Amino acid sequence: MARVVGHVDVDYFYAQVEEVENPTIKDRPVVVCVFSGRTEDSGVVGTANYVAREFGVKSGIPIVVAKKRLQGKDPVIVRMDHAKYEAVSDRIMELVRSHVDVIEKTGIDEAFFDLTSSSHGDYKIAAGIATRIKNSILEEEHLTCSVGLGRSKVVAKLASDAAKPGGMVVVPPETTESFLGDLDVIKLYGVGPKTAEALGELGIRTVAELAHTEAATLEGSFGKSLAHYLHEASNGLDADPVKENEAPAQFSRIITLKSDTTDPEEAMSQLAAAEADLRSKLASKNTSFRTLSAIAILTDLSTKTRSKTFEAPINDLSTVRSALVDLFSQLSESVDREFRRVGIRVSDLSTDTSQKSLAEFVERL
DNA sequence: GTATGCTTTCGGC
DNA sequence: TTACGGCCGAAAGCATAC
Repeated sequence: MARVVGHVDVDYFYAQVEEVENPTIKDRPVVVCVFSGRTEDSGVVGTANYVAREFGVKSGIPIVVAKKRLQGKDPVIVRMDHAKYEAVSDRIMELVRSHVDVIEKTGIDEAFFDLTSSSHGDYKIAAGIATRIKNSILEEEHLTCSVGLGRSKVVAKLASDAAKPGGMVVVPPETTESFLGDLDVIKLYGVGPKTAEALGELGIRTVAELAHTEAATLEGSFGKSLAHYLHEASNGLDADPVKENEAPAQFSRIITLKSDTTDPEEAMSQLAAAEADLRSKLASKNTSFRTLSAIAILTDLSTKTRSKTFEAPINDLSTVRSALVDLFSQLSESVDREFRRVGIRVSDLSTDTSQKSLAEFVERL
């Protein structure tokens, strides 16, 4: 049976949620901002609606730049409310789930889903189900989204991209080759800048050129497993299944300093609240970790990290504090610029299995 | 040589 | 002219193991 994978992506998510909450703003430029608190307008744009995008306002640009570009355009500047968007996201994912067998959330506003068995491999039936998913998100949440269908995750994701904004692109197996053909290899999931450059040295720039290259030819440059993947993915045959999400692999907290510094103790003191927040998140999930990282973003916005992996899982406050001071000291010695932002990351997570109470023990059965 | 695991950096949202 | 978040997983680089 032909495989059918879908990808759904809500259009300009944060800004569209704000429009739904207040429909009177939807013909004006809407800009959802992450304010860092360092100065009145320091921070960046989280996302903007298409009206704002007409003026060059998009994710990642500084708020002051966005305001300048929208001077006299009657913009709506909104503070990002992550908890609000998370709640909408949860409801959307449940809606999608109600139409499909397997769903894999890959971001706050996007997910893969599998329609192979429910459509019996028929792309017309699959398109009908996908349309119902789109319609139910519109009816229940008043949000538009873009949907792509294809025979693999790589194809489905590229199809939903091509469907933006608000459309649906169906790429059945027989049109996969022409759909992928002209795309640059960098668009393929799993191909980063280095891999793209190495492919370029072999004269391979488009997905079609990659698709027509035998895996054996790629092995010399990429090793057996990446070579095999590149060959499959470029033919729309990457086998990676849509799978239900597992627990997150890492947690982090990062803050912008009130003023730049290289002092590890100063970094630590400004991080206190973030550290406490991370600790409470870990506690609420009964989670410990083996790897602790200190993150520093320097004045030129480059990122430096140092990490330490423990023999056994830890979560003990004083162990963490002293290790962090160590790591930030290493960082400040290794760079010649000041820190602008600092953060903490924990990874290599494990769930604590010590039994807390009889009730909880019974609960786990 | 290829796989595996750890650390650091990159890049998408 | 410059301007500049917070979080995650993927990618890349390197060392070691087989």
